[in-house]
Amino acid sequence: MLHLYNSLTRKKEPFHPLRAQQVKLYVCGMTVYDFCHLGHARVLVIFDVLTRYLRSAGLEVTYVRNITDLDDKIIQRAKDNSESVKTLTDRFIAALREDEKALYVLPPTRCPRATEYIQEMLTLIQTLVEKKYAYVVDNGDVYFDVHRFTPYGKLSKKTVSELMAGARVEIDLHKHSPVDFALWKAAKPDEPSWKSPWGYGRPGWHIECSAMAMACLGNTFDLHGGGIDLQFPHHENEIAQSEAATGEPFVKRWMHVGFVEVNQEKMSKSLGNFFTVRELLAKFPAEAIRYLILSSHYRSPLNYSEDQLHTAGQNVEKFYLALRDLPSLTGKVPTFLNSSYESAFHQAMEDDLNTPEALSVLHALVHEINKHKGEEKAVPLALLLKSLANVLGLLQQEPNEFLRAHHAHETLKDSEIEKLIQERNEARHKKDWRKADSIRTHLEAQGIILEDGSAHTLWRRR
RNA sequence: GGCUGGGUGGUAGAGAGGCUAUACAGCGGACUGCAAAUCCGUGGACGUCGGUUCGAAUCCGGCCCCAGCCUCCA
Repeated sequence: MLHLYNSLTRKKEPFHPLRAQQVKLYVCGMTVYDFCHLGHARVLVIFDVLTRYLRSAGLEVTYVRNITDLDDKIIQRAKDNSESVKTLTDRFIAALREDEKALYVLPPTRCPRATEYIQEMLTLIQTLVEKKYAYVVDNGDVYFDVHRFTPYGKLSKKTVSELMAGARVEIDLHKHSPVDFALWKAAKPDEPSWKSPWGYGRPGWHIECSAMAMACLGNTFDLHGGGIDLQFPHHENEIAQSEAATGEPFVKRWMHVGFVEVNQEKMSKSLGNFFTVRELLAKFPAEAIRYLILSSHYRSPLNYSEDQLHTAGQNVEKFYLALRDLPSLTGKVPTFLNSSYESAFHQAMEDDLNTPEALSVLHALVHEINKHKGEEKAVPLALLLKSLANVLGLLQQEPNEFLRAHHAHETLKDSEIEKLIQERNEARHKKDWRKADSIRTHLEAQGIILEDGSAHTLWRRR
């Protein structure tokens, strides 16, 4: 039985979808004005693993992850670049798709864009105005009346009075209360705007997710996720808007992914400790990034260092080395292999996606395969390893494809390497160790590692 | 100041009232012409002070320290 931590109750709870065997999941995606960084990648990978896991357990998952293509920063960035909002967002959506693909993140079922759901947002805001949960001010802004929604704060465990006490002094004169938030902002010159009953304007940030989530998944759905920084105010406000409008519960369970930190500080642009997915991919294999993300629990902070990413890569290499040199790894996992590894793996995953534990099971399996290398027994174990690792989106490549990929710069061509190996083996045959070693040293300097087996010599790139 | 989470071996990181986490690094050995990979073995930990208990790193309390949120952020 899968147990997931619910931010709403702050407890691990057994997971029962509203409709048996069908899961509806919404995740807050990117605001597309720049490249994805490791923090974004963490969210992408974690929810990718969740959907892979649920599907592997036979559940049908509708996974919706939105794209915020309308927001202050986007507008600002487009101005800075003197380009249109659309050109800017299209470009970074394309970049996002590339990053996802490179990281073996499966595409969500749907990726709604905020600008395509303006009508749904307007309808929602209108309902809130009618129900007096929202008020229109004379300049055409529409605000949500937080005091009217009594459960406000149930997700972030804040109370309205605490928030009032901590509120900044610069109170927006249009708002009735500093804790109120904008549903609709009156148009400013040079900004994209849409026609509304309150004049031209554009939606506030939070309303888009309520509108898109409910449009795609219904008024009440199973899971809503995102980075922990979205818990307040974004998710709190989503709850308020949605539940005030429909009178129904919005989301059964909330999941929040912890931060990526560098030197025990949150990864952020202002601190300059910011790594984009593409710059990491230029130096490390994608699966090393995935492994790093999965090697800590999704709710804990993930401490990033290049060193650790390197270690993660070594671990992935170790997995591939176990699979290398085994015949026909294409079949299914034999059913007779009712192994304890499989149940241990699932037990770990069922415990709020304990991926570090799951990885340790895979290591045990690797060890078992290595012990039985060359025996028939190794093949079904390897198949099992592959199938379990696939649930985590790991071992997506052929062993040699991974082991021989050049991660840094272009080195020698495969054919040149094989020629040198042949030359070296001739020297070895004549016991000319000096020559053999000099070839090996030469190859090593190019990042090529040789392994002399009893039958032939294997090679890989470092 | 208020509210959340945390503090585990050299590093990263699970677990958890009595039983080896795991990985990387280290050390010894096997294999190898030497390596590499692999195997066998091995040292090393639970912030601090008290309490509960037959027994606590694990439960309770004080203290110290760290991160996050309260403002845009994955």
